[in-house]
Amino acid sequence: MRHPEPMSDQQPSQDAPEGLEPAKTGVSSRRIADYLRTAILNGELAPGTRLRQEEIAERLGSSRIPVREALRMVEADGLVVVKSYSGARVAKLDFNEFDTAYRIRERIDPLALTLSLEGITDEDVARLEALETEVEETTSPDRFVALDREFHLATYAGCTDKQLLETVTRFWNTTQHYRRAYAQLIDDRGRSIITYEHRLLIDAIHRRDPIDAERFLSGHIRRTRITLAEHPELFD
Amino acid sequence: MRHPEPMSDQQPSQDAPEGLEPAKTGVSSRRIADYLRTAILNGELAPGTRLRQEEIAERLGSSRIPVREALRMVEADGLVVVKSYSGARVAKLDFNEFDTAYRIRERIDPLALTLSLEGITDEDVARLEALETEVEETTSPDRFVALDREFHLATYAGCTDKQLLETVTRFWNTTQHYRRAYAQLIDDRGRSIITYEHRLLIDAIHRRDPIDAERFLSGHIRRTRITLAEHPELFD
DNA sequence: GCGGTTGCGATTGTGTCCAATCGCCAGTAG
DNA sequence: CTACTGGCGATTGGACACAATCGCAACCGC
Repeated sequence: MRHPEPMSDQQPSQDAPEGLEPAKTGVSSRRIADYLRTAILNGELAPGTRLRQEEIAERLGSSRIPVREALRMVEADGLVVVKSYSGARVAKLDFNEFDTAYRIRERIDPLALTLSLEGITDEDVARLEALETEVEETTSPDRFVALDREFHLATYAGCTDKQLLETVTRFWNTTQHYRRAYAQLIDDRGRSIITYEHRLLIDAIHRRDPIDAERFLSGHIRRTRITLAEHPELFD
Repeated sequence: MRHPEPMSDQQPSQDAPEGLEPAKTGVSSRRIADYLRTAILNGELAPGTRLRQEEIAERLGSSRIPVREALRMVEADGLVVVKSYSGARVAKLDFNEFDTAYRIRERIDPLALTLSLEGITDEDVARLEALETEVEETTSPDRFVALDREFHLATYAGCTDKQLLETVTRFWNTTQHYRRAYAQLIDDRGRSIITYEHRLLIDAIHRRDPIDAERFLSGHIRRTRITLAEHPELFD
């Protein structure tokens, strides 16, 4: 597994020596959907931004037909809202939706983790430790958010079920905006708490202990939900 | 809530006096997607069936463009698999995917139920009892599957979160095929067990007891998973 | 007889053009 | 001044035509 790489089933990128990042060949609609997902996730396209078909088409050098299909796909991911004859906008969860999304994550992320434990390798665990070190050392909020995401997705490296990974990723994605916003105002105390939670999680994974792993993960998600809820200014 | 009515956000059907069944006006791609979902869910389109764009377009009186968008949407629902330049087929879960889908349901359906309890009305509970009576009385396997689905979705009537309902419905939908197949060979003993489980579930809902409601629901889903797994011939 | 190859038909992917709808602003009446 | 209404520009939805790709079968050589 590599960098951000949105989600959804990206093409195996066929015979290209090694896949660059987003499948650059193959069918444009998937490529365009990947482009939109990436742009939304890293904040280039803020919630509420209007997405004009022609503008996207021109930027990616295609016609509007693949763009429309891509918008349907990203809409199904919950990242975009499309309204008939009116246009597409980058989606934004309100507070209640955010709260429920996190409660969903509290239930399914631990399942993905338990299933992952059955297939996870020592190399995967070593990578987790390396990633966590990076998470702890970075000082850039945006980089912190990206690394944190990469760390958690890496804990699921041993999970082979695509539906589950897609679902987990989906709710990770739709809540990304709030994590990024919160990362801007987190203090050292908050960072320390995350460090402890992550380290305990890694230890449970290292011991292949699904009970502790689920406990620490659901606790981590729940505490994050509660912490974010203490900042109502994020949900204007 | 009415009959099958696939899932996903159907249009409010605008100014049409009352929505017939699937939004017949508005944008064709949604209408076509609804048509495909319905046809797949009630078994008219069996898993593995090839879906030719032109054929669907002709049947629904449109061109291939809305059909293509509809296929992308239904693909995102997990009901169809699209392959570049090769075509779309009705999806079929293998055994492992089925097993994981049910384990996901064991975790998130109870959440939907707990949230539903906060908003459910006495009329909703009365409707549950009426539906359950129908479930118990029907002798047609296909009608049993449809009513069972309607019953369970009705237990979520008090849940207002769209993401959660869509996710719950998604995994209900992708596993529908196996429930229908199993319904053909269930015996009286199996039917009785389901009756007891449903009645206990209704009682917990009636008492607005989230602990018992979650317990009975997750137990019901788990037992169903185990029972279906005892019929490997369904997963050829 | 069999494996590989090549060409053709069928089907999907995409660009272009036109129709349908929406939002907004000017204009008008009260 | 405000609320309504009509029309215009911008944008999306859809049909058609053409290009790209795939699957399959016939053919060829061994």
